[in-house]
Amino acid sequence: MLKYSKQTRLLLAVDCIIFGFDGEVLKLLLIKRGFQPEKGNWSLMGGFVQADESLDQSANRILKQLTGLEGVYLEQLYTYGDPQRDPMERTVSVAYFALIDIQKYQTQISSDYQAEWFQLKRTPKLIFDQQEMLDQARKRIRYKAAMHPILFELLPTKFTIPQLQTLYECVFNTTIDKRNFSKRVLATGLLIKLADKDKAGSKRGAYYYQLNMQNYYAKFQAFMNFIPNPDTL
Amino acid sequence: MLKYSKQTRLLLAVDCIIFGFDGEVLKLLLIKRGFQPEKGNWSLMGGFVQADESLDQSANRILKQLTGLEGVYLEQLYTYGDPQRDPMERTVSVAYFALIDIQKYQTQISSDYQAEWFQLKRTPKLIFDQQEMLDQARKRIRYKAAMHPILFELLPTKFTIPQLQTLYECVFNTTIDKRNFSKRVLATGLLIKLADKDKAGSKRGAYYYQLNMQNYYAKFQAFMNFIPNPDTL
DNA sequence: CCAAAAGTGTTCGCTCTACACCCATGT
DNA sequence: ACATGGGTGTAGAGCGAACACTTTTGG
Repeated sequence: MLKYSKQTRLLLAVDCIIFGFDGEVLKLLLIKRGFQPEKGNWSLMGGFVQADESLDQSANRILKQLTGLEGVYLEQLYTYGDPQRDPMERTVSVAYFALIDIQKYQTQISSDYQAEWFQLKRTPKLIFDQQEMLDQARKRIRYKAAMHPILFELLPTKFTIPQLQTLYECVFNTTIDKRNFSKRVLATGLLIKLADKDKAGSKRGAYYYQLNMQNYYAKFQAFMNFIPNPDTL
Repeated sequence: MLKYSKQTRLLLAVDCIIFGFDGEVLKLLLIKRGFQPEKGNWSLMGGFVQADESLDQSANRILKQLTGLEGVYLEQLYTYGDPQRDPMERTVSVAYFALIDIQKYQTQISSDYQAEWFQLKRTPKLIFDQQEMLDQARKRIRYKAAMHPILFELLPTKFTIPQLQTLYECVFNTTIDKRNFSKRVLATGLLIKLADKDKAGSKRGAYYYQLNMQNYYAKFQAFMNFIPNPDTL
């Protein structure tokens, strides 16, 4: 087979920015890097793209290696290609972010990597340009969550409205009036009220809800305030 | 220097989706591909990332090669890495989209590439996965233009409100009431009314406006309808 | 019985939308 | 004089924001 001769070939990596929510604060899953350079320092989970896999496959493989999870919400964020970003050898990195239900995270698998959850407000120094990746991931999540219901990916199947509100307050670093909040989320038609309650957070207990998946997929694309009647492409 | 041995290295390309607006319709700048495979077929302008350049530098270089323009609005869109996307050899491509003032496009430079502007509604078949890139670029532009004033990048320094409205109508494929439109854009405080008029479009003539750059940069980040008082990160 | 969190409705202001007429001028 | 596109104001509806009290129950 003919090739594109004389062109530079380079290393391509995937790094995963893995977010979780424990009911109180947003968290980030980091590992201790196992090889040089920066061996032993806190890092995003990553790996090199293999010859026969797509970028999405690569990201899913890397995520599963660390967490044991499949079918997770995973979205390509941005590609970082500064020639100096890795001092060892030029490596271009495609960053993905993942939103996972922290309760599903399987500890035993991660022990290989000495992984730990960090509060987003107390993350350690990261290697290379990974702090930039993290900042951009947070921006993207806000941007997207402002119009699309992605934050449900961080919650268990059954969740309460106060939990959901805390999550939004974390992500946007603000406080929201609970009456307005519950009106709004209920008005979307995305939630189904269940019969039982979560008694962990209070004596009275808060009703559990789950997603109405039909409406969820149907409304996922609904945004566009500025322009009346656009076609959706 | 130590290296990451045993890892696959691969080709990395940048492809540019170049949009322009002629006052009537949105257009896309394509070239005739100059080498195999798919030689002679319509393609986005692209090139390989060189050993010593960042991705942004690469995209700017490629855009300048074709159009002669620098300082253009250029944004990384997405990275495409299916192992089969280029039949010759595995090539991962980082797509960028550009918004240019079509009047500034310099014909003589592009003659090397047999470039042509196509109406967005009448684009030819594109090579590889470039149709997907184009579709995604259009989506991104809508998404972003719904909240950020990026479409001004497609207009000359001096433009009229009817021109601006036509542009929005093209991008969102809809029609907008002109009274409401002009109220809205004027309310942003982004426009400065000039003394002279454009007499090309009508006998009466339409006032020229230009961007108020202070307000432009200040308001560029203003969106976020869903959440009150977020901090902007 | 008291503390702590859950749940719920109304009012007000503002923004978005719908809608129609006059203006300027080149032919 | 008329045809063409430019420019402007208002009224009504719907949405988002502010705001306080009652309920439940474990301790």
